[in-house]
Amino acid sequence: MTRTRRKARADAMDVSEMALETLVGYNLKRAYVVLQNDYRAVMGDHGLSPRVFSALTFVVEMPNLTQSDLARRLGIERSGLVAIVDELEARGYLNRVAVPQDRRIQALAPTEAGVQAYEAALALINDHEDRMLHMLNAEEREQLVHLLKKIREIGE
Amino acid sequence: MTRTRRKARADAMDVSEMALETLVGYNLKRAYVVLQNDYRAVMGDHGLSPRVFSALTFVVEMPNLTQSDLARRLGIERSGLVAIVDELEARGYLNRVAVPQDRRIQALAPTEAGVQAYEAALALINDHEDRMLHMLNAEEREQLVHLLKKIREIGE
DNA sequence: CGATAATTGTTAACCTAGTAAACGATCTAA
DNA sequence: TTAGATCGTTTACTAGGTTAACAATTATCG
Repeated sequence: MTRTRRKARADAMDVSEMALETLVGYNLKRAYVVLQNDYRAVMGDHGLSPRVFSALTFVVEMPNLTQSDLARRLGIERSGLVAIVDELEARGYLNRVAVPQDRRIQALAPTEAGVQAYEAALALINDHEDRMLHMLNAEEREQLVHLLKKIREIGE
Repeated sequence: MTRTRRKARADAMDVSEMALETLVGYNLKRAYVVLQNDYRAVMGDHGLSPRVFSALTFVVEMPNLTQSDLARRLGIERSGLVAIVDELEARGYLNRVAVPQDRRIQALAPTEAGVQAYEAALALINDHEDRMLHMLNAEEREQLVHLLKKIREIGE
């Protein structure tokens, strides 16, 4: 049993002493929101959203994935991926190409514009993270990513 | 400039080498989703959602906050808090009490049921985190929370 | 004092990012 | 060949927010 710290007296507790502040989930959410707000500001109104960028990454780095594959890798449902692929296709960053061996699937092939957009976005995002995370040295940043990956692994 | 690693050859790259995997934002989101899914499973359909629980924490630990205060502390808009407070009031966990000195505001006072629900939920959540984060030792978990708090601080 | 500005809680309309269920088309296995 | 699984898709829904406007009230300042 982790401590459930009794209420001090009648009134106001110090924020830093609240059990809430020691919860990983709460801190994870709050930290994510901070990063995401800056992301939106940096990428602008017509920039790639985080989920569209990560989809584009897979399409560029692992060409010819199917949508089902991609959805699995992103950890979302097939149905939810449709809109993301629609957007990437509308932007001209990929093509759904027919696969003769299996007429159910369509391979996701990046276009040259897609590759360029990916590289440009990645540069912006790296800058954004470098700027936002300046208070973490290289070792801390690596440690943070390492710990987060460990949590991700639970979800297979 | 952080490395933008050139595409290897024509085809599939190893997942662990993708720049995406080194991004804090991406790992933050994925780790959050893993934790949140278990949270929902543990708390069940009629349990307190994360945001309602954190609101209840403040109401219990710092009685008589106003809604504006609470919204600021949670990092959300006043308008978004209304539904949360409505739910806590409907559950009988708090009362909106009139403040004679300022008739615009209503102080948020926890009920006895609210305090008990808070403590019960906290116990469940602590169990959930202990179980989910068993692969992190005490030091790693503390380090993780510490790093996340540093990121939170950027957003003032 | 009185006018103007700011704050509070609230509603309404909207947005993003997902899920679950069903579907026809297609492929696989018994 | 038939039964079952898989693929991409649509539709309806949910959670968790935002922005803009509003009446009521309080604060500020000439």
